[in-house]
Amino acid sequence: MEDVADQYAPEDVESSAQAHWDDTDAYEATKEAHADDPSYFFVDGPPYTSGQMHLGTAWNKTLKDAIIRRKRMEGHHVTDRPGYDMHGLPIEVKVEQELGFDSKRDIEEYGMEAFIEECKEFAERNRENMDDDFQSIGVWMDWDNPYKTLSPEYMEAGWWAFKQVHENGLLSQGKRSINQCPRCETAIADNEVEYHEIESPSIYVKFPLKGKEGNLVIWTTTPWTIPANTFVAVDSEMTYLGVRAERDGESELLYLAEPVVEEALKKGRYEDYEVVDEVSGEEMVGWEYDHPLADEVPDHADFEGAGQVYTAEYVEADRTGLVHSAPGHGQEDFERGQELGLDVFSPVHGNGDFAEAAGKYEGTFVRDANDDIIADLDEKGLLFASGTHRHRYGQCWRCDTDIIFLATDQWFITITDVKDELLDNIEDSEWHPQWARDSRFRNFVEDAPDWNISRQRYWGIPLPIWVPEGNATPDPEDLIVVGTREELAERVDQEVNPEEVDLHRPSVDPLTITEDGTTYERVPDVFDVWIDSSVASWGTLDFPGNEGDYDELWPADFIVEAHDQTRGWFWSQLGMGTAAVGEVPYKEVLMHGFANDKDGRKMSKSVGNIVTPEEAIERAGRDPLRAYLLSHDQQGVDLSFEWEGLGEMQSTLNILWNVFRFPLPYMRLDGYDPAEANLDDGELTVVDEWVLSRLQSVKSNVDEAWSEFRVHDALNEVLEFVVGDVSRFYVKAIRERMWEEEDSDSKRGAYATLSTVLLETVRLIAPFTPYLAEQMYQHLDGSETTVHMLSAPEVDRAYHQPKLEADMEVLRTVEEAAANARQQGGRKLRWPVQRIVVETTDDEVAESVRSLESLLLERVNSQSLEVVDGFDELVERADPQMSVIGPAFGGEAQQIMGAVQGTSRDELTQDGGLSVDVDGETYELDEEMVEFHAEPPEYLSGAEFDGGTVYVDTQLTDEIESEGYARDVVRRVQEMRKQLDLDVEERIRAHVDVADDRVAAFVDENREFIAEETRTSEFVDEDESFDLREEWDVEGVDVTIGIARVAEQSAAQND
RNA sequence: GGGCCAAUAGCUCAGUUAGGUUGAGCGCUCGGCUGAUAACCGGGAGGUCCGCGGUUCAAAUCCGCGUUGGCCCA
Repeated sequence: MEDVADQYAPEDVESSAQAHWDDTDAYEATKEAHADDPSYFFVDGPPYTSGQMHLGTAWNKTLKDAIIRRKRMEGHHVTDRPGYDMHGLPIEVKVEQELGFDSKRDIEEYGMEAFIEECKEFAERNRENMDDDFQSIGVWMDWDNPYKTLSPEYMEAGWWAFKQVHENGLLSQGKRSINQCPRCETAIADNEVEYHEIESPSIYVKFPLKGKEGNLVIWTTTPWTIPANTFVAVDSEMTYLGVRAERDGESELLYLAEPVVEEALKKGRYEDYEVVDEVSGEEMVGWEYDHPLADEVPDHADFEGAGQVYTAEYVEADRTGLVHSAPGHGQEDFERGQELGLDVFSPVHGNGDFAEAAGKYEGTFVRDANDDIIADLDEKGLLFASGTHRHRYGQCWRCDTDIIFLATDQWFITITDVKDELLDNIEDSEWHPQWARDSRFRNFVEDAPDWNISRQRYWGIPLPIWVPEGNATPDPEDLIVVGTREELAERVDQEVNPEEVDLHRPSVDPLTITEDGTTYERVPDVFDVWIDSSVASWGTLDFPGNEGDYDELWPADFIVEAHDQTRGWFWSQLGMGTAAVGEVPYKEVLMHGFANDKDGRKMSKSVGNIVTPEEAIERAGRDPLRAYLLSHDQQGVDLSFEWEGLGEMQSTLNILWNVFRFPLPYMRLDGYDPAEANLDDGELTVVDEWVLSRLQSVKSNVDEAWSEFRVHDALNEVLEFVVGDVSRFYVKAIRERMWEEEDSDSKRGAYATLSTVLLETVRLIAPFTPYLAEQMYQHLDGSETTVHMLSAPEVDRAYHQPKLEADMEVLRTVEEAAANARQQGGRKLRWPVQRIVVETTDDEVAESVRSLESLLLERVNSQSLEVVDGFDELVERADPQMSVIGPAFGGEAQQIMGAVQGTSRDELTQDGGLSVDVDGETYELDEEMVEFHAEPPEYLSGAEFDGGTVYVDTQLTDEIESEGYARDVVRRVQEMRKQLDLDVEERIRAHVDVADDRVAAFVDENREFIAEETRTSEFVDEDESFDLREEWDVEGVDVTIGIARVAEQSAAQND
């Protein structure tokens, strides 16, 4: 084992640990070690292969890695197959950009097969990058065998599930109003729509009533939907007014909602109006009107029921209070239209161009036709008002094209039919934090609409649906859903090898099935990519191809993702699990947050506030980055990344490193092997017992934190123990025992204790900082291949002493107060004090202090301890009460006050009463003229602590001065030895000259002590040959010190 | 527009479950310690507990209304 570096250098530690893992196949050994343990089925939420690891995915995988490592240490055979989400529109769009494509036509011309091959290569390329990225932060998962959503086995898992859905009667087809991306020419799901601010036309249009005088006035921001107008909606309970309004000398009858009449007429620049009619919305139902573009769009909706007024719930007293409704171009309109039994008229192609049925506008892109439509309406005198309106509008999440609403034929999983079951199944999983499940997730599921799972695209799992030739919209029982590759091979008319078939388009497109005289052809759509990941819980296990693991393991014990996945993967799995097999596919969920910038703002390219994991690793290291990410709340809360915090974590780990390397040189000199540490060998002092007890408490707290997935609490518990207890207190307490040259029970006790603490701490921290833990373990023990194959350290009740921990807690606060008092009394720790006095009325505090007396004396460097409940050496000093003295003494009051202030009670007391002398005159004082407070006399310095007050007696004695000066000289010599970079054992000649005779005498009587402490062979006279000579100021006295190496000795030391 | 979450020292966060004088680490500053030493320890300064209103003897904490940020939905 190589030497341990003086400084914690993460890069060195990490490359060394990585090399060790590579050399020893440590990952495989770890899995092997837990192969027979009870299984723990973890499922990796597959990241999308669109790019590389960012800070958020680094956090996600680090958290997963820590949990997997810990679960193994707790004795589980953990499923650790990583996954990748590799299909879908995002990749298609990226590839289209690479190839310079603008539309689907470009793809068709290029050739679907070639295009799909490009998508596959793109996804694989990214996956390989991400493989490397994740491994670079120490994520131990089965990288040789990730599940990939594009593999035939995985795609089959999707088919299988979909077949179950169909068999459960939850597959339906039909026209629905969907969000269409006109560039991608496909439907996209609601959650694929992103919103941004745009400026749209804002027009008010008159719809002339038929068979009745007057006009309905509607408002819209999408003029292009007017060709498809089918009905006008009103609020049944609202009052509508017929007003005769005047403009430019002409008058006309307009119908508007009562609350908005004024505002609307103003928009239309009407000068005056008169109310001539008043009706309720209900009464308007059935009114008929002429389609405003009847001439331009001859094929407009004029079927039974079209062109009439109906009520609808989506109407508000806004703008005009009448809503132009086109079921072909809007979700609410569509739903209301269905209720009313109206046909759907949607004269627009998937690419956003008007179709033939749009008459005059055929071939124009819908939004480009807005101006023409407005002009046509104006020309016909139907334009009531026109302007623009800023509002939020949806765009495609991938290509940022503004969406349009279309009613098209799509395939759905009708999860609204099993809403109750979905809500019930939510209860079957436990979430951390729980509010995420009971509030956010439940709300989402309650509102979830049917799941549109068809996409008119290429790169995805093809829909395994076959419909009768020439009947694109059959009843559900007349279609065929294929569940496996084998079933496909059996049923299709063509020759297919189930082992070799690529389920992707276009190879499955031409396959047909002929049964009972009917030939079926495949629906050309592919699945919504959310279907892919929704089946991960069995796709991970290669089910249905491999049934054994599924039977044994499913459902997943545990999943971990960020909070955006409530509507994503947490949901899609619940939806698919419930629809396909009636169960939620996971038992426990940990939901973490997002990594934002230091101001809590989203990291984004445009803002330029992105921090990459690579940069963080370069500046701080892998373990510090991991620990930094994991030290913050892992349950639902976002992280504000800032460099200072990362630096702090590195410092904290450096303390751990220092604690670890501190005993090694001593142990080595003594030939002590920390791996063989035995607490029964040697003598355990009270600090040993204490730190061992603390260790038990820490393990217990860590166990509890892990059991609730309070991952950050588990980590912080360990770090606080290392910094607060081991470094700050224990190491300081045992240093002198380590320095003992001879073998002793005391030293062996300290070795055994520290070794135990270190080895168990290493195991506690291993899941968080795997590299550092490995390096430390290999130095301290190394008997197993890797620290990560060990078990988590267990609490040993025999070493748990809560009472001792409580006592020590008291001692530490007393010690702190004593240090404070020393500072105020100007007495540094190197100089002993005669006594400290602990004043407390709390019996438990008193007992704790007494029980640890010798340790306390040692730590505060005091010769004795007194514990009292009231300290009689305090002096009561007077505070004059001017509100009483003033009225009583008038002109003399100021002088009397001055004389009283700060005087002791003894000095003021005469003949049993209070009085004070001012200029020879005695004034009698009443009790209420003076209040007293207790103060320590000058030779005492006090400081309060929680539970009492500590007084330090700072009076000097010759003995104290003698020791104080001697230790000051020792300290200076040590400092000089260090400047010369002398070896610990190296001997010196020294000269000490003290300018003050009295102090010189103190130093002289301690020559032997000084020589021993500083490895001084002999004291010599002033000499020219010193290696170093320095002038020091020790408590105001000039001290000249010279030291020189002893040549022969240092030579002997070097062999 | 709606749901959920967050806001406490210059920075990062505890404390909110169950109301009772707001704490820690880092940073700053002054001091101490000194064979872990580019480490470590103590003191000090530093707070409108996001704002306003309410409940209460008492609110960082409970309730209401806002502001800002995050995620999600429309």
